[in-house]
Amino acid sequence: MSGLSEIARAAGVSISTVSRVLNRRAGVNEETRQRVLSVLAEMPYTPRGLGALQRTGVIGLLVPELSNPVFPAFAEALETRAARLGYSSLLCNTRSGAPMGEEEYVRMLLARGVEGMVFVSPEITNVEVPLGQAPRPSYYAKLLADGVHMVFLNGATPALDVPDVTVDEQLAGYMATRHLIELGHQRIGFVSGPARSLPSRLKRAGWAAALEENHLPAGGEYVAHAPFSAEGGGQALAHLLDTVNPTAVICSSDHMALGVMREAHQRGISVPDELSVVGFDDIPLAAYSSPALTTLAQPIEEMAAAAIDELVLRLDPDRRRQSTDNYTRVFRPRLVVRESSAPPK
Amino acid sequence: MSGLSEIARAAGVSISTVSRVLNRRAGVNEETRQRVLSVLAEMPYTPRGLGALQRTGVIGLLVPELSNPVFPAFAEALETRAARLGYSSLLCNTRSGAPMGEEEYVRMLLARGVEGMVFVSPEITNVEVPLGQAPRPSYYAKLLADGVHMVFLNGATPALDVPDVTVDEQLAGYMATRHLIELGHQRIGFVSGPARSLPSRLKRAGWAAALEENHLPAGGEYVAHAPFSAEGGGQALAHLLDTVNPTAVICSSDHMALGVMREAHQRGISVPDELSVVGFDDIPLAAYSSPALTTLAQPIEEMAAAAIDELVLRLDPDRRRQSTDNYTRVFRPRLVVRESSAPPK
DNA sequence: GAGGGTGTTGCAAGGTTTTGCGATAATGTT
DNA sequence: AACATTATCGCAAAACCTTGCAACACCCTC
Repeated sequence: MSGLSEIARAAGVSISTVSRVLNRRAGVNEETRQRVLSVLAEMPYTPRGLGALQRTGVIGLLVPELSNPVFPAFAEALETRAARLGYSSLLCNTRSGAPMGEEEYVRMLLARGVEGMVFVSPEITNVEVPLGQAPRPSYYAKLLADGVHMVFLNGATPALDVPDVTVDEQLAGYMATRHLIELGHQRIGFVSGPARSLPSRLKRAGWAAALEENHLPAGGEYVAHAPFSAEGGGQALAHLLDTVNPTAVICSSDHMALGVMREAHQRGISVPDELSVVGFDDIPLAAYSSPALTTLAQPIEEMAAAAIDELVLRLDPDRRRQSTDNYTRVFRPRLVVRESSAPPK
Repeated sequence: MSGLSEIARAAGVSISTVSRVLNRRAGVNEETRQRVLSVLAEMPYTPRGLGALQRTGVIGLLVPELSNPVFPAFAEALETRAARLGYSSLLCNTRSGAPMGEEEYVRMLLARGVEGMVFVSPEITNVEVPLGQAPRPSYYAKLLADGVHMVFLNGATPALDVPDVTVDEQLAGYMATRHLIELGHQRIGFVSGPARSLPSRLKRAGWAAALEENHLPAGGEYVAHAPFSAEGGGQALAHLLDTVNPTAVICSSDHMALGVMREAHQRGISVPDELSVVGFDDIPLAAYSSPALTTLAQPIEEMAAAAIDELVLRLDPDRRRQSTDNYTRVFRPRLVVRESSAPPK
């Protein structure tokens, strides 16, 4: 919220230099540039000219990636709901390019005058921040303290006083595993996302609970971690087949499940006859794979609507919520049985 | 691209008044305010002298929808390339909500200080604007005249002097059909997008050329138009099966092709044994369907890079292209043979 | 070690936007 | 009807940002 001169003073340079840094002009030493940028991180630059920042009718949507089709699906649902309420949306892919992280995107959006933001599966769901990067527990808290309006979608965290809308991941893991147990499976693997992902941990807890209830093995050797991608799914399945040889697997996402099915297909393993596969998300294409994917559906439309409604409620000065305390809405996943799950041979 | 003074002149008020309207300050008559706002709608305000607004390092990406996975794929490729060149991206889904059209999104982006825009499959590719909406041939031309930097991706149009990067749609149609002819097919249908879509028309021309070269039927009864979606693909196939009963079809997009394969699956028609299917785009998931989809690949990464590079070239004041004339880059599609195409029985 | 080149930075001029203040018109009050 | 009050709007000064230019430092070459 500072003008150019204050930033210049804080960085110990002239106003011109700050201007040059902001405009990405040549002729600034890299070291100086970094110093200015770090000051900028502390006191965000807000040109006075952008007075039109108050009620712009624009909100920001932050998704971690676009390769996994759930995120475009969420984005479209969020945009549609927002448009109906008179807001237009700006979508940002926070892991698109290496250099810009979620935090920088947020700052950029704020400078562009968004009124509020929806974070879909935000950074914070990575429990352990990757090594080398400074953990910033205070990052969201700072935004919150600055009065930035935000809502988390599938980013529930008790550590932060942010309203959130989420599926019950643990229940999802439980229901998927339960479904396979009822079909008669006994060796049920978990094709999981990275270990640091909180949703994957929660699903694992549900998976383990269902297995233990039925005195079935739920050890770490039945869990294969891999990146969130189709390739990752394939790798994880390959690992499981080579070790514990499960008759069924649940996956962290439909996207990974597609990779699992492809790997099975390439190995000549028939799905669902020799291997049952259960995904998560119910992406629009899940019904179009063959065999059509059995999955746990997130109610994408309803969740998006709930997130947008809650955000808009906080934006509107008239009916603004007085208490900003712990608004949390948990949706139940829904089991959608298609063709990829069947009793074991 | 107008400064405060121009807007003031157009609205017949002083600069101060416009400033007050933009900053939502009190002391402006409602009637005057509306007049200024309506002028603002015609000539988007782009603060000139103002700080970080000239070189914001932000570009806008406009895609028509997110359901078809090509668009997220293009978006991600564009963002990645832009990020490497130091630009961050704002993504807009122009058909997300009913009320906002592409034009309004463009205005919004301009007001948010984007330096340039990439239009992916823009409105202009719809040759006949849907009834009821005013055709605006001058819309892009006006932007161009205002000096807005833009590049079309798969939106080639000779009517407009906009740089564009595109696949050769006609060649794609030709190559796909050629492939099926070489496999021995004789009744080859075309599951097409809406008739007003220029790319679909071009593909049809290529399809017809290949067929006529080989004295095979290329009449309108072999073409089924449907919306660009998986459902649309299914409907179009159903129509073709009930009429001309082709042994192979090419489709306007992989997304439609997935719908085609599902419809075939539901009717008990085996792909590729009884029906060969060729898609277009080579979306990342095309390799993950089963049978894996034979398709014509757009070189998504290269095209995105070319579009971004060309845009950035025009943005950079140092190496700005003097001539803005007809830059067009046409990419050859690449035939990717997978499992969904085979000789007819 | 001197000279020229290159890169970096602040200064000051120039252009743009904001805002205090006064002029004018509209409305209300006696 | 005359006066007071308020709302509206333009002028001009102040504040702010950009950019050409010059000063300074550093490095390489001869």
